[in-house]
Amino acid sequence: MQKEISKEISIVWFRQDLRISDNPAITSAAEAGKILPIYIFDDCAPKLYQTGSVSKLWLSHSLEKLNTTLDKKLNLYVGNASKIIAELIKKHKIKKIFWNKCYEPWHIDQELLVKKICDQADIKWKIFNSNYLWSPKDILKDDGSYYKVFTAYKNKAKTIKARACLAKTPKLDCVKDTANKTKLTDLNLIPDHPWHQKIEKLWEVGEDAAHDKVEFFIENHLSGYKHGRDYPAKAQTSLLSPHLHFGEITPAQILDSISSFAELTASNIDIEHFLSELIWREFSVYLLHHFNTLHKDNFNQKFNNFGWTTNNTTLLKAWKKGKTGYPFIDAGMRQLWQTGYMHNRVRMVVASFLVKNLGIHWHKGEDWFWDCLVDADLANNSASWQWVAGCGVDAAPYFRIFNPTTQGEKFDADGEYTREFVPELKNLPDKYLFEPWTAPEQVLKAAGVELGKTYPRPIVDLAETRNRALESYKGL
DNA sequence: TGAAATGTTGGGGCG
DNA sequence: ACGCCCCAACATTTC
Repeated sequence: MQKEISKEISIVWFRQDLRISDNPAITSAAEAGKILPIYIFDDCAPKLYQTGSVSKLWLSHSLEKLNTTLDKKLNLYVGNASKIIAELIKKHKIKKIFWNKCYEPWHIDQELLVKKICDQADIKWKIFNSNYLWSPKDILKDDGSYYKVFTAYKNKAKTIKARACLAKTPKLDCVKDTANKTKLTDLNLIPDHPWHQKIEKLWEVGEDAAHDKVEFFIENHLSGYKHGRDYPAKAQTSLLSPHLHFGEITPAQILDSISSFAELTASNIDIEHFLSELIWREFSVYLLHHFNTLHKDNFNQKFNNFGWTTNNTTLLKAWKKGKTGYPFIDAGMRQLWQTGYMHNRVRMVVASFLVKNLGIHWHKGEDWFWDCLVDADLANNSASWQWVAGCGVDAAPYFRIFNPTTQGEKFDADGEYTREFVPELKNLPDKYLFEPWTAPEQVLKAAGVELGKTYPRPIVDLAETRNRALESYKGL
């Protein structure tokens, strides 16, 4: 059989590393010569592992940007990764294959198969950790076991040299697999309904956008981050999570930008806190690595027979749609639905509400976030849901139950955030904004609010559900 | 990276 | 002036 591409080339297998800078797989492949850059969208994966709807949207745009960066040489495929790579090996004169490590169980399964195929065909493969500061296997307790307490993990991690970012982005000599006719649209990533247009307008996708965002964040929002990050109406969080998930930027690059920023005004407290948030991301993937069913199984097995419901569709639906009758919750859930994102503080509050007040299994929340978030990430999502539910690693104690009213009053005191996403309440005075059912009839009327019609009454009683949750906890 | 219940303290109204 | 009560405003404990 005639080889379609005559010169020896290396495959770079892109997955969640959709960038060319600080990409060791690319850099090593470039040193070896010509590159066949590939991305394989696996549409046969089990449902649990399939890319969420909003993530698909991001992925589509990110692949488009990457393709542009690669001078339109990105080769797209749909199907099973090992089969497709096996075919490529047969068809072309492939010398080596490079990729950056992913930690999702299905990615690991894929990697094993690909390694096997390469070994059989006598093709060298090389894998890099590039998407994280530390490799999960490098941070262990003295007895060889892994950390289950965040602070201990963080302290240990800080004693180990973090991955440094690559200084130079190589010149690339990419080749196109001309026999392959798969186009981006063949991946079917853009949903058929119109809600995605608002999301597309809100986000700049891709490697360049990620770097712009880092610069902007450092310049404008790093100073005061520790305090400001808790207020959803302030744009003080970095918004880097989707870029990090898709590997459009690496944490090493972010740290590099911070340390080399010329006029850094942020205090050490702010920088430390931001670093600590990045380390939470490291900790999540670390836990997934050491407990690879984190997305399915309660880390703390005591919770295996806990009485979470999985079939109350009425309550679940109200939560998903942002119609719980608790304005702060509803604002968060609608922000998620409309923008593909939810502020971190509000994520904790809505998650606590689902699991503790509504008594619904954290898997239901995990699934919804997975489908709706632009930054949906298996490790972060499962670790965080387990953390809130109380069954996770170093988890919030079960009795720590957020009160949506109090949280709203504390962190959205002037109601700016809540009014944006729950506009039917925007004319209510601050005093009643988070508890419209306590407002006198005439106040409601003046604000144009009709409970049960223009805005729902609370779907559950807070005190009652809280006490029920506490009772269940005692049973553990 | 809570909230509610309970306990303590101290200032002011008042008999 | 004094003791008593009330009740914020904190502080501590409990879930």
